[in-house]
Amino acid sequence: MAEYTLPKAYDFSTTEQEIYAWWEKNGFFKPWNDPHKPGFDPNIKPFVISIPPANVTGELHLGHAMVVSMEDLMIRYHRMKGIPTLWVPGIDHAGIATQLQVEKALAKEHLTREQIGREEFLRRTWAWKEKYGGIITSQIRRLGASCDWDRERFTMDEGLSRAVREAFVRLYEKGLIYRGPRLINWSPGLKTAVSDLEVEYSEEPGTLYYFKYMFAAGESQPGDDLIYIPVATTRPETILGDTAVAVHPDDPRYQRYIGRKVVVPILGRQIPVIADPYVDREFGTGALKITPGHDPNDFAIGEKHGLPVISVLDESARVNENGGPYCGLDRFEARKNLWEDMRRAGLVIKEEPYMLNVPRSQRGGEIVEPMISTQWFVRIEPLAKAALDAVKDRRIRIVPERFTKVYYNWLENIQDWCISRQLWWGHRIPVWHCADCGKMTVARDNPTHCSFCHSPKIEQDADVLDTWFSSGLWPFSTLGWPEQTPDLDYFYPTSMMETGYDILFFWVARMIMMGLEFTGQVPFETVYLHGLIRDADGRKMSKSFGNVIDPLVVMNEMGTDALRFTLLVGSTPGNDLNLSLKKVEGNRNFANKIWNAGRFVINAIGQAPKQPLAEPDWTLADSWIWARMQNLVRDVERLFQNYQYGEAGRQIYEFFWSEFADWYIEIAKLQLAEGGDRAYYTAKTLTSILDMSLRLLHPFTPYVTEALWGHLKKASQAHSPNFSPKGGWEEALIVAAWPVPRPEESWESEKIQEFTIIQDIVRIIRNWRSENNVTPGKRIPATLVSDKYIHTLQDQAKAIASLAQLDIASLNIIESLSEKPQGSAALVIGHVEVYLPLTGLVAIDEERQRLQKE
RNA sequence: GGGCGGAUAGCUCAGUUGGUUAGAGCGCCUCUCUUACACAGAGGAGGUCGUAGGUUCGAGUCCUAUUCCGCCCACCA
Repeated sequence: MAEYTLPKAYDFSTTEQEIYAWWEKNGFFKPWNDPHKPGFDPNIKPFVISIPPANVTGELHLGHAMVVSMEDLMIRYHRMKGIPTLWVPGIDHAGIATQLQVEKALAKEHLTREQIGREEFLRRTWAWKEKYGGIITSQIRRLGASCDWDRERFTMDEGLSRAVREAFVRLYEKGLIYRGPRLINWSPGLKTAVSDLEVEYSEEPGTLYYFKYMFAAGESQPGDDLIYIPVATTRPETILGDTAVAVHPDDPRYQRYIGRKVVVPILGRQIPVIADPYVDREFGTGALKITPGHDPNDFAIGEKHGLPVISVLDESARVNENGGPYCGLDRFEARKNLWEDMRRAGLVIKEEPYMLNVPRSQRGGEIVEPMISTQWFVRIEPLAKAALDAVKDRRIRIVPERFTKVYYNWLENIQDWCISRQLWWGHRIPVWHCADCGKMTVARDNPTHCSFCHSPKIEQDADVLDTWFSSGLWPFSTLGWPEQTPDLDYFYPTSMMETGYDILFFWVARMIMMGLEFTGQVPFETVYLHGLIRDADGRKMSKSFGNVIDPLVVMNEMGTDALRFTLLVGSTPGNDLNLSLKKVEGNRNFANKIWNAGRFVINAIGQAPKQPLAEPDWTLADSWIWARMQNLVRDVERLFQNYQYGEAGRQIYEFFWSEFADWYIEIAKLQLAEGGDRAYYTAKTLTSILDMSLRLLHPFTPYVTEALWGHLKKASQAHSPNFSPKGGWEEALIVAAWPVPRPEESWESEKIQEFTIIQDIVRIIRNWRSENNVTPGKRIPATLVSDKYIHTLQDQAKAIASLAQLDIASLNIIESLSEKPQGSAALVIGHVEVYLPLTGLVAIDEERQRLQKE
């Protein structure tokens, strides 16, 4: 009677919760070398990750699941290696996503943010955030995230606000932040400026409009061929803001008209014809209308030629007072009306279908309008230079390597960063405008009066900062910066930044710039970029397409381990992962396999003798599985060092299932049945191989391994102290020692080779049986002939017989054969010949019938 | 326009210092409910590793060219 039995099916749903609570209760998530604790040793290098802020939409998506799984894998691995780890969770940050959600809720009540006021809006956002922030936290926990939750920091709390202000003020004082009217990307839907990165371009069919820029009265000269300059545009409404028409200085068609005046259609303003080499003579009509107020290139040309800048759109992208008769119209309506009016005035030449590259807001999806607006900017060149150097001189390593090129390219061509947003949810810009003297007071603490004229009539700038401004401070703000805290001292710079490659610029580059600027150190040593998760057919997951896989549903149905293993093993660095439920199902089966193999081992321990009588007499199978395990430990270690986490997981899977479970356990059954020392040492081998396998698997599938390991430990302790690993059983698998790779010993490859012979023989016999339709249960006689492996074969007779279903009583193993046996099938595998009798095995009649059917 | 990635079994993908007969999962076919597991076990079919050259004793792996697909950056009206 076994002393210890486990339920047949692994019940992950309750086990996961219990295990997680137990880890947390026992403080396993806390770094063992902590500057806040006695006995702290500052010389031990910790492994640190700050977990990226999850957004607050209330939905855990696969992107989060990926990040959390990957980071948790790294954390668990280092923790088991005895390296103090810190994983600082952050829950969310200010951002458009949150604000959009709240505004959506408002819209349902037919309210706008203006109607309820800033204070009420923020109150609602906080309430909303608290509600969903908590949900996200619990979901991240379910993924097994072994964070030090006590260090959890919310970005909108006092601590981060301080960090943000400190950062802003320092940059301002250094002259790296400036404010001014510039041409920026304006999102009319969100009514805010957005950065270059937040604009996405999509190819859409549109129209190229050709029209006439008539020369002003009295501008014509003798010899003129033209009475107008033909111009093409894709956005006719911007005609209202034109301040010049540009042609190429060497263009013979237009050369003589440079400097003349032309008339803006409908509005009647007179604007000059200018020459600029920027104009492409081949494109369109070879003449370009210049709208400095609504086009970045035109803006540059306008600056060069000292042209006035006319803005014709308001914050909702409606035409403003500069648009004359079109004032108040939506931009697209204005386009239509203006074009019709121009047609009536005889100014239209033609329309042509044209493929446009339309700039759209990443968040709202509406067309972004380049507009002149007063915004705050970060002068980026010095920051970018430092960030570039940090990667170039390898203080920061990007994995996979190829993204360094992308990183360089972006930083080398970077434009100043527009950091102000006309949103309400975010960190307010710490600048106060004085109503009396008009000067700006920039302060870390809320001032009561203007620092220039001491007037109390000051008002804080209405804008908030770009989400990524505060996110860029993440690696150090979570550790207490700007205070020089013990945490910051010890845990910064962090070791690893793990994230999707899609936010390399948004976030990673900004963290590097900010980290170098404010701490003088790189914020992390390694950037590991994982791929994006797509559906089974490689399509982007989108709600409208309906191919979104909800990680919560998957976890409920298949268990967290299955999901995690799928994400971790399915991904190679930087490459996208096509996720299908079939894959998760396969890994659910693997978790079940682990559980059941564990049940077998635990049962075996209970049945084995408690003491050995003599020195160990290892069988070939024992030595083989041990050698294979040593090999695996070496390979896994090497792969982890090279960030090949997926391949490492695959190899452990392979080992566990097709070597340990399929071969060793099958042979172990025989060895256990022998009883005595054989059974004792077999149970011991089973225990240590399972123990080590669970250790290796733990970072991938934390729950099932921890649960099973706990049972293994108990069963082993209950039975005999002899079954404990060297150094005894640790308190928990999560803090158990990672298997140490040992140098290869010469016997290892020998035993592996020998065992491979056995496997080959068994396989070739099974194959033959299957092909000849020998009843599976039927034990058949056999003759094995081998000079080279005679001893191995004799030793392994029982195992071979059992695995290949041979009749042990009529199994002949001999060195050589003078004469081939009559009526036998001869199989050759390597240096071994196998003879199987043909007579009486194959059911000849049945076989004939079967063949006839076919 | 610039850059990057992919192209390997019906499908989704591994395969990192070039090395024996190219792997896995799923799917398919044949058997088996053998006391860890049918979320399983045994066996099988299925690939000239996109194409064309080259380097090498040896190339899925390195080099050159090329086709197709995808992505990123830039943004010529």
